[in-house]
Amino acid sequence: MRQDASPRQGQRDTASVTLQDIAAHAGVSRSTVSLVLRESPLVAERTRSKVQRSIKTLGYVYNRGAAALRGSRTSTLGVVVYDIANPFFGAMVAGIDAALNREGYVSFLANSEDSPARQQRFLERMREHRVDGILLCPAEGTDPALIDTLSCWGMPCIQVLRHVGEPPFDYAGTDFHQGVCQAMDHLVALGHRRIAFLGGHYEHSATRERWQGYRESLERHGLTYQRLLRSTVTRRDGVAMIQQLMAESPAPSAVVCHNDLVAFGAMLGLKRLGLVPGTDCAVIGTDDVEEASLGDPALTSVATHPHAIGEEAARLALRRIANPEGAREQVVLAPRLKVRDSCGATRPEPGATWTEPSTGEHA
Amino acid sequence: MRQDASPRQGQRDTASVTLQDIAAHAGVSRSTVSLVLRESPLVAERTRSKVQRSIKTLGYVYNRGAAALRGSRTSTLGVVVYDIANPFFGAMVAGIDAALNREGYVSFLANSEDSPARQQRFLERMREHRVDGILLCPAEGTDPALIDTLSCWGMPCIQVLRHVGEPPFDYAGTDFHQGVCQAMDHLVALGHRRIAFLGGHYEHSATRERWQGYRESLERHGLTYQRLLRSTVTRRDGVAMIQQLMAESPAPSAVVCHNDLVAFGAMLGLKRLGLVPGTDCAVIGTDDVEEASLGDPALTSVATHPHAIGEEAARLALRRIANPEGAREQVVLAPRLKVRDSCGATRPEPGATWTEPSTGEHA
DNA sequence: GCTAAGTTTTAGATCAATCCAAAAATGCCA
DNA sequence: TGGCATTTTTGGATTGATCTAAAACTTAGC
Repeated sequence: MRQDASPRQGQRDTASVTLQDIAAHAGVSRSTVSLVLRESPLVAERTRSKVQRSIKTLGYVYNRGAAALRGSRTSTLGVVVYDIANPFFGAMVAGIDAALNREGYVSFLANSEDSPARQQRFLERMREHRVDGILLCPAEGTDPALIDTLSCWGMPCIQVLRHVGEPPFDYAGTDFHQGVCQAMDHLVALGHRRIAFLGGHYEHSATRERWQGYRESLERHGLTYQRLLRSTVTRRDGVAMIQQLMAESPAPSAVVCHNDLVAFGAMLGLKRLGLVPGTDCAVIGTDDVEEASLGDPALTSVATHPHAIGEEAARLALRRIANPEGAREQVVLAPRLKVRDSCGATRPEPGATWTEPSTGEHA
Repeated sequence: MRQDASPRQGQRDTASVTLQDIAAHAGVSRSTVSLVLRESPLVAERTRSKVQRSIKTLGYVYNRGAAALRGSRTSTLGVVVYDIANPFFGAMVAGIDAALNREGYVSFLANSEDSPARQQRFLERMREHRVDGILLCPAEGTDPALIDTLSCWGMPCIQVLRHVGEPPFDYAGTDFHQGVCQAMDHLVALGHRRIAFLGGHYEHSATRERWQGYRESLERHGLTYQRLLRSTVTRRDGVAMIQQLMAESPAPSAVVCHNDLVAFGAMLGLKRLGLVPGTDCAVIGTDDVEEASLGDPALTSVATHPHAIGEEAARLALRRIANPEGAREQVVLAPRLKVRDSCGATRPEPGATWTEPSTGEHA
């Protein structure tokens, strides 16, 4: 009765072995087999090993879908990011993956491309798949009510990197405010008095935090020069903004950038003007992506540890799933300034800049 | 099939509305509701709209898990890559996501970190979740028998970028062979006679294809200088290899690199030796990652279109799921050489266009 | 008005697990 | 050996959908 479908390559057809089959083979009931599978302490050792043997012999495969239907967990999570092609998010997803893997969880991934509509579609799909929770890097323009809606759906949601809505909510991210302060302090210590901040789009939390850090630092150090340029956060913007700034009078002697992409653009823009980044104008980025150490000059950057953020977010999600009514948590990692050559702190010398070996590889 | 319903803010507990409830509300049977959900042409228009109304009113959410248990599809796919932090894979995953999204599919993502054991664990988990298919970028050292095993499990598997095992198999990737040939032809046309090839680890298909392209090009052009350096494919390797090569006599006048990371490393290594990439030694990379145009000088690279590969792979997977016994397909995209400054073909000039920034002067 | 054919609708079994309460087996001691 | 408490095991109900075959309803033709 079990040899209906043609076994592929001489192997047995292992496709449709069920608890029932194992129970029959081992001479016990379906319930007992279920208990064995879930490592219940109720079953006697003898029975357990007998059932285990049958499981192995028949090549049984656990059906999580069926289990989820009756039980309450699916052991799945939904992850939404807005730009998976950005290596920052790649590293973060790798962190999430590593943390979930340890707990037998598995995650659906979606790329919202910063479109609230796409994000919404995916979240609805996740609901249909009954995921146990969501890790959400909210798309720009996300309705703050979304968080309530999710909670109303009974889906735990951890916001990552950005957050919308009112506290308390679960969140994992980096202290962008502090990161900018570190960069500013460093520049001031190097003697800079005219420091601009480049980039940041719309009003999402991660941008607000950076801008606050910038304004506060100016105040703390009693600096009067203030120049904060809004923009999307690409290299192209970096080029445009630095060129605009350097044409002003007075021009800044240093710039802190929303992320490393903007910083790369700023360095490129300086070079196009015949200026030397780090000498004619200091540049500091944010994120410390792998390419930072590779710039010419090597880019000073505020490391935001995406892999660690991913791990923390995933762990928080698992805690919340285990205890849905627990107090909301905000895990905020400390950033760390990685000083290289682009801020003029060290004298660029050929051969001196190799700090961060990469392990990336493909194809 | 999916109802875009969800009554606004936290009204009733919408969590456990089932087909049964809708059937009762609309005064029809469970079966009829099921048919409506699946847009069957069997149900009369009047009934259909009546049921639709009930669905909306009650805020019903389709339970895909339950559907999958009885039906044959889960509308899920498993995707395995070996380095999600690499922007190349980020772009590829974005392509997969875009293609699947259109068809209502959703995908599990795993990062194997090139560990066959991790890969195996994930694949087994995917089997437990009964995914409809797998997109696999096989980890280095993957047992070729894995493909048969998967087919034996009844899980369609599309290999991506690399392949193991014997044809016929489903595959989506780029023609690395042709890519290297394009790079070689270009260099030869520029007058180079001593061209080395840098990088490639172990013996997986994507490396073999490149090496064959290299050797064949040498032969085709009657070049006698041959230098092929194996290595893992990181920036660090690029630095080491170029330094080794330039110390030889004769040194190469050009190098083609396994990927852009190696090429960046090679350029850095040249600079450390006080040499100018593109002038003292031409450098060509592979992949055309975003950072390529940003190099100093801008990197000439063979574009491998990761987003398109992702889309093709996903579409092929859907075709295979729809028709499991169909003939295996190999979708191989043509690569395209993007000429910039690092191969010395263009004379760097300040103020050039955005896409091909030239910054060679300020080195 | 009665069939025959076609159109809609439905009951009941089924998918593969978990949960629960009760039954069976075992151990302990008088 | 019986009584009682524990330890194991089990049958049957349940989860929320789909499938199948048959029932109920229309319509058309004579």
